[in-house]
Amino acid sequence: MPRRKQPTSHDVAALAGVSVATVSYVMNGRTDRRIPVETRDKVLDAARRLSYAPNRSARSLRRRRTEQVCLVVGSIGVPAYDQLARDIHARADEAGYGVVTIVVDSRARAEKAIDLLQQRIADGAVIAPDVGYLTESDLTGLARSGLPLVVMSNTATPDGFDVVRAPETAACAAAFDHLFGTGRRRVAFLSHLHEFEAADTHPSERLAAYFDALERHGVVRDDGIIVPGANDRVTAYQRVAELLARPDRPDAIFAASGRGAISAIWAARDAQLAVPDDVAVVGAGNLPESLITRPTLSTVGPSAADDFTEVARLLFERISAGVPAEGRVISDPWSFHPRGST
Amino acid sequence: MPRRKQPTSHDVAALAGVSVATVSYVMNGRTDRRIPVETRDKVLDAARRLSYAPNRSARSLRRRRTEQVCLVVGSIGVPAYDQLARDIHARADEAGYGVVTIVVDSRARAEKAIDLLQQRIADGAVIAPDVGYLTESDLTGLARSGLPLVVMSNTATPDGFDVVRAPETAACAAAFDHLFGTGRRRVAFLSHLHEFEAADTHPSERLAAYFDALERHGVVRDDGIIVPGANDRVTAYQRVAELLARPDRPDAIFAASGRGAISAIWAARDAQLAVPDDVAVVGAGNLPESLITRPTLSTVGPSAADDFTEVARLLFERISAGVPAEGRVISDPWSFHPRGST
DNA sequence: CTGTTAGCGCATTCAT
DNA sequence: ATGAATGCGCTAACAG
Repeated sequence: MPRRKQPTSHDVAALAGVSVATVSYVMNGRTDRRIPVETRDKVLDAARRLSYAPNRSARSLRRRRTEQVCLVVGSIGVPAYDQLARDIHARADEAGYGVVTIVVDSRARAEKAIDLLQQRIADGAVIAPDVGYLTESDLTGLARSGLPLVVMSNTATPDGFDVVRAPETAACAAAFDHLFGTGRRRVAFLSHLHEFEAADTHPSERLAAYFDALERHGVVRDDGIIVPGANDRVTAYQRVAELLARPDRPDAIFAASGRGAISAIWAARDAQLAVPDDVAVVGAGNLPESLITRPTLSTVGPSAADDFTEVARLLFERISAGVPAEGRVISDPWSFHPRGST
Repeated sequence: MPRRKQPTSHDVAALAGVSVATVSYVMNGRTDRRIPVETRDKVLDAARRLSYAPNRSARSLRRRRTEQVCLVVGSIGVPAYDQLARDIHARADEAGYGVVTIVVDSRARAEKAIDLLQQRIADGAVIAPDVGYLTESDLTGLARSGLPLVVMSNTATPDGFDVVRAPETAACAAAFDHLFGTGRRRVAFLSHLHEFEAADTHPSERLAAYFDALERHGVVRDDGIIVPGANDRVTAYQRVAELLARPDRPDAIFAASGRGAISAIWAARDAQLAVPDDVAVVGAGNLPESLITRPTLSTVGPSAADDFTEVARLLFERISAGVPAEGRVISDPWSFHPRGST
């Protein structure tokens, strides 16, 4: 495939009448090498005329770094991931780094992702999906190979990589206690799909807190009101509408996502049910929208608005440190934010 | 910075007692080279024991391709971009390609993006942001340098790259005609921020259609009801709430985004206004949510649900073609979908 | 069937 | 102040 040949530093050197070394020095604007303005201009001019751009692969090979970071997420279109992506992009931009995104939503893709990281597609990575596709040994393996890594997980133990936690259990427990404590008896759980499928084998933190609370309050579990649908707004709306249309409709709904909870509020209102009088709603996460719904949405979530600048900072710190620091762990526990919907 | 040295093909070759060439052939599973199972296993075993992974930069340099594609978007968290990203990721996955995302929301970042593409950070790119940061000459420049390119734009002319269009004007005109035709007189325009700022210099297609319709129906433009806020749900809600609280409140709202329109419906309902009787709402785009609001949301948008698989297909076709085909243009004009909110 | 070798394009010594 | 030479790690001709 005869793609038009890109100009190389040789071409520039030839056109400028200097050596490739000089071209390299000029292009990298190195100050430790005194280069007369005249030569510099000759080079820059030649580069411009050829519209020369140094080849990234060659540079990476030589410099032994790619100047890219990798962001591994579980899916596209999740508000929290979006914020993470924004914060990583911002930090990467400052550092002159690019961001390559990998979506891991199956074991196969997880293996592919690990392989790519092993191949040093990036100088460091943030691993966000907290579903089981990436095992702890995958992570330690990567870290041992010298890749700077920041992992967002409530279960992983730092081992050559940093861990950022957001423990949910206490906040969820508080939310459920509040619901049961104020007399709710049929609390439905609107779950993510993967969460639903693994409900009995590896229950998520939220789901485990739910089961715990049921026991604590002597309420018998009814699998009929544990429904998947939190992944997207439309499905959530439909599932909740169905739940609320039943004769034995729930008197409260805990949604595993903020989007799900907001859909639940609409569904309730559209069904002429009062929130929270007829049905209470709690959502997990920290959507700004929580404050503009009627009533405002009670949530379990981080203490402040989503902010992953710290994650980005840790990553770039590790990258520039060069020498793998001890694994650190930072933790920002969730809390229960009671608002209008409970 | 003494990062642990990664094993190279030499190390594997040494351990397996073969040459680097054999290692390369085995690792790439090439069938044109008949390799006895025994040697193959020796190599694979050695590779596994060293946890060897071929270095990506070296391979890219040698093969003259990165096996990455670049997705350039205008921001993060826009539903249509999300769908685009999903479709590109899916196609890339099949082809064993990675996806690197670049966010271009300023001229500076646009220049950075062009530079990176010039440096052959990827084997091809999809350019999505239809705001002016990337000029047509930027694009032709890139294309001329041999980079396979698919551009989503209603204005760019294909010139070494493919163009995917989604003309909006007719659909918007139809929507406005419907509004004015059914007696609306104060039609507010909830715009994106950049759209608002460039309203008089480079009005967006939607805004231009709005101005046109005003003239056509003999309605005088009132800048007081052209407000930014379509970018996010919360701002949209607040702006619309403000609009509706005014004594001279609008009797219709055209939102430049689906999210904005949905917030508008809430805001209206929360203000005890009937949609569409007191205020009609139209949104631009194709959110699935349009069907679950009460009333359902009238929209201008693509004929079917967002689907960018065609964009992905064009890109990979161009990449594997090798030889730059004539620029093609495909077009999927928007239409007006009247539903409950008008 | 397998090894030797010559680059890919660049950054960096070491000479000059 | 500049150039020649070396090699980053890999793949693909070409030999054997």
